[in-house]
Amino acid sequence: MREYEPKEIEQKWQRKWEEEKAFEAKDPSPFPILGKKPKWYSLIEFPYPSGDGLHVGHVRSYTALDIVSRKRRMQGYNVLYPIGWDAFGLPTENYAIKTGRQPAEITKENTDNFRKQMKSLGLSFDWSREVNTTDPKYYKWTQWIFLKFFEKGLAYKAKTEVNWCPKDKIVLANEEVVDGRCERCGTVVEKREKEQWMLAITKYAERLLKDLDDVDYPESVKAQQRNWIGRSEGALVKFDDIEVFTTRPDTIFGATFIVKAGKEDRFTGQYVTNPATKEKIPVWESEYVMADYGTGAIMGVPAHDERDYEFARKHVLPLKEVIEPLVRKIGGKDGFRTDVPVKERRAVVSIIKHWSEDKYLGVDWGTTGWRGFSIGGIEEGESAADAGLREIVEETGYKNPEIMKVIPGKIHAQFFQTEKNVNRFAHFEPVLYKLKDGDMANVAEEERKLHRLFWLTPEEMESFITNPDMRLAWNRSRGNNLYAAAGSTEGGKFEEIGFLMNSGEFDGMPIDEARLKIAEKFGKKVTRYKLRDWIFSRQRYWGEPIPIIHCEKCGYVAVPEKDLPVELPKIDKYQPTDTGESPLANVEEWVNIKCPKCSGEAKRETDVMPNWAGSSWYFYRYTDPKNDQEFASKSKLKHWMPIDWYNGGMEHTTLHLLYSRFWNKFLFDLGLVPTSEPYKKRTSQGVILAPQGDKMSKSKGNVVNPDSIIDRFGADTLRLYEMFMGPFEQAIQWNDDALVGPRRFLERVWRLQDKLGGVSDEQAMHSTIKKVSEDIESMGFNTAVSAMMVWANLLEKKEKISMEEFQNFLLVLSPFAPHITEELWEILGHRSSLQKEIWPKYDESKLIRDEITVAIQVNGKVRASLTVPKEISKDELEKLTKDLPEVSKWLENREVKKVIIVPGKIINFVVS
RNA sequence: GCCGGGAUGGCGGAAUGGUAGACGCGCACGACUCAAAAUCGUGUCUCGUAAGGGGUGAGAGUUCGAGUCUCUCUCCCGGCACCA
Repeated sequence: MREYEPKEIEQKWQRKWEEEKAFEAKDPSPFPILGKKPKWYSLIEFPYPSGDGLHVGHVRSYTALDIVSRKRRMQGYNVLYPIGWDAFGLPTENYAIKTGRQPAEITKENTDNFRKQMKSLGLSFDWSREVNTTDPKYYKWTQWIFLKFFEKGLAYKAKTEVNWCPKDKIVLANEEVVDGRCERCGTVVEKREKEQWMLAITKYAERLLKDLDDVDYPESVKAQQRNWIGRSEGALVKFDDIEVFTTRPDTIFGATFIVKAGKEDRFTGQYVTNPATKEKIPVWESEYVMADYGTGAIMGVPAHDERDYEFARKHVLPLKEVIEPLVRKIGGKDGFRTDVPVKERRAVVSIIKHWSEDKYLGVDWGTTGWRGFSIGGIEEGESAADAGLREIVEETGYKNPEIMKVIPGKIHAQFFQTEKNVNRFAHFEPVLYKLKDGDMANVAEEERKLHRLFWLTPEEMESFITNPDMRLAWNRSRGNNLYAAAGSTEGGKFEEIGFLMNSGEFDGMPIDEARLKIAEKFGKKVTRYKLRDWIFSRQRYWGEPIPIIHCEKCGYVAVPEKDLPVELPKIDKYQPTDTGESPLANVEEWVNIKCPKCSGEAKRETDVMPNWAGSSWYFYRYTDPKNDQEFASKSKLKHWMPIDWYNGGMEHTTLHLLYSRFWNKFLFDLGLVPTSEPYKKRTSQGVILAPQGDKMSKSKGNVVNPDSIIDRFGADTLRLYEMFMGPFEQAIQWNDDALVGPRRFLERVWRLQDKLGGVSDEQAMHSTIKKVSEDIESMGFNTAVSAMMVWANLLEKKEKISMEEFQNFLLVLSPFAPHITEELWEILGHRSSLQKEIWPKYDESKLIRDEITVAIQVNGKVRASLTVPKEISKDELEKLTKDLPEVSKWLENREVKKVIIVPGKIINFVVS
């Protein structure tokens, strides 16, 4: 056996794969034949080819989907796993300015370097489909799609603010502004108005939001996009000449003032009429109202909005409660049901203060899982306070309570009462009592079992209470009257809703119903979004020219399709101009042009597109990268789309990921792409942090270069390490010392070639195949590697291993460590590549050992373990284990009440 | 403040409600070696000589049994943020 030399092996196989075009995807044949392979499209975010080269973070993402792609090929799929370059952007432009070189030339160097690095990792990309956003043949189609937006009225010009550096006299991109200052010179950035191209993404807000329900994205990604789109349903209501936007029209009777956006808190002197109450209410100005959201004015409802509450307190404005809270339990054994009759009942919540200390009586209802206060039904004709006096003695035994305060306002609760099998609709009235002394009467045994009593300080009470209705009662008893009945907040398993009060004809109406009715009566229903239209202009050089011509007579005219692409002219100075125009504005022979409509004098648009443009559609181009008639042919798109699995960074969630969903929907509406969502499944790798736990950055000098790791340990080790280092979706610190683990593992695998000639350990083999197969699907790469390590350790301990074991081992390891496995496969005498083999199958029936080890517990504590045949009966197992000395000593003189057996795992003796 | 995700040995982490700490790093001891490296073996949560006890951020609860489920709280990471 020769030594394991990763460098030599890896170069050999990388060369072979290239020669054999091993990873090229097969396009659909116009003549479908029997046995056609199903398609699989894996995608990683194509990189920005910076001068710094590949980052270990790229390796994490690319290796993960490389593993998935390699496994899919072995499972018989026709796999598309493409790669390309998102090469327009600032760093290259800035580098070009600094060095006086052509951005295109720099891009070429950087992509060459990235390509070399990627190949040295053994990534199974289809290199024949490489795309580059800066290639005119590519950006012709970016421009073409822009013109479609223009044609449909979704690309338009509008005045917006841009970041202006007064020292450098240039427009800055958002990413060049750090803490409000110019990244380069540190000057405070100013805002300037400028006409810019916009894309109307807001037209798609609703669909971008709704369709999130149908895609397989991490919850965090969906949540972030929903949050970013920021839909809120509400109403526009006019208070005389002032229109406000509110999501809570149901609280309009509680609106006691109006606030308009202003610089500081100020009463305007004006009064307007509340359309619901017909009362005159004051108009104020304050900073807490934003000018650019809603109508720039709000109605102040201090009883049900925290900010309004604070504002009212500060300026002594009246507060009026208009909602009675209702708490509804959803789900769980006591959740309010739809199929059971509802029984209403008045009830008192008794908040009982200690006779001498500042403590209150907490009640724990054992089986119901509730903790709060003593409660009791109110009989007909009885007052809440009197009912409480009666119940306190019955429930708690304390004989001498006295009424301190009847707390105004009802609290409603809906839940299912399990013991009575009814839906309870309770109307609670809180009353505060104080005990005169600690004298107690006898409490029936039954009652005492139902509730346990605790004397608690106010702080302890806060964490003691479980139910929101009790909490509301408690808060009110403490003088906290604010109740923002957040209509649809589903915190945990309680829904907080409510009924209207002090609201005239609407009294008693549930808030969700009142919301609609009141909106209709006093205003109109509207939906608002936080999402803004996309500013699509950059006053820069290194981007796609916007294919528009300005003609004084004809206005904005699209460049005719036959004249696309509008190529970037080669120029010497990329420095942005001091007028805030793009550097292209200086290239007169390029700018001046005849109007395509009237042939009069006209000028080209000199702004370019943002670097998010090219990446918004690149995944279509991969399906048909050389097409010069269309951005991609319909038949190829139909074959390959949607993308089955897209992995990329969390930082793109509200940018690239949202933008590309938007473009996809737009193109879908035009019938140009086949699916309304581009990505079936999206996952995100966690970031790799520097060894000290901070972010890797060039300025900190803590960037780990994959080349040096490959040089020291080999690509297989690097791949394996990055997959093994921790959960894939979690941020993790790089640790140089830990690399030897995966390397030792590969050495161990290498040495197994000398052990052939034994028989298989079937249980170990089948369970590892199962584990690895499943973990790859769920991105549990770390546990997949761990399972293979366990298996390798086991095989190494054996005198001889079987050919079947070793080959299956190489097959499941191959997606992770493709080079060493190919080499060993060849050493075994195979002529064709291992990646043409079939992914191994496992046999469920072989997963259980003949003998199983059972843990023996007494009252849940492990006292012994015993290895028994797998077919053992429950009775036999009980007999066998009972008599073990380690067990019998715990059973002596005790009655075995119950025996719990979980087959193959544990036996638990429950004793008195 | 709101939304999402976390908290387990010296470290990275593992664990369908069923023997907590798999696997890897590190460390200790041993073997091989003139020696070192590499490799292999043994050990490695904690208190205790042992029997046994304690232990997964804190506190409570459900359960025969809780790292895992429920509630309350603390802290950490990511995103949004006077969004009415």
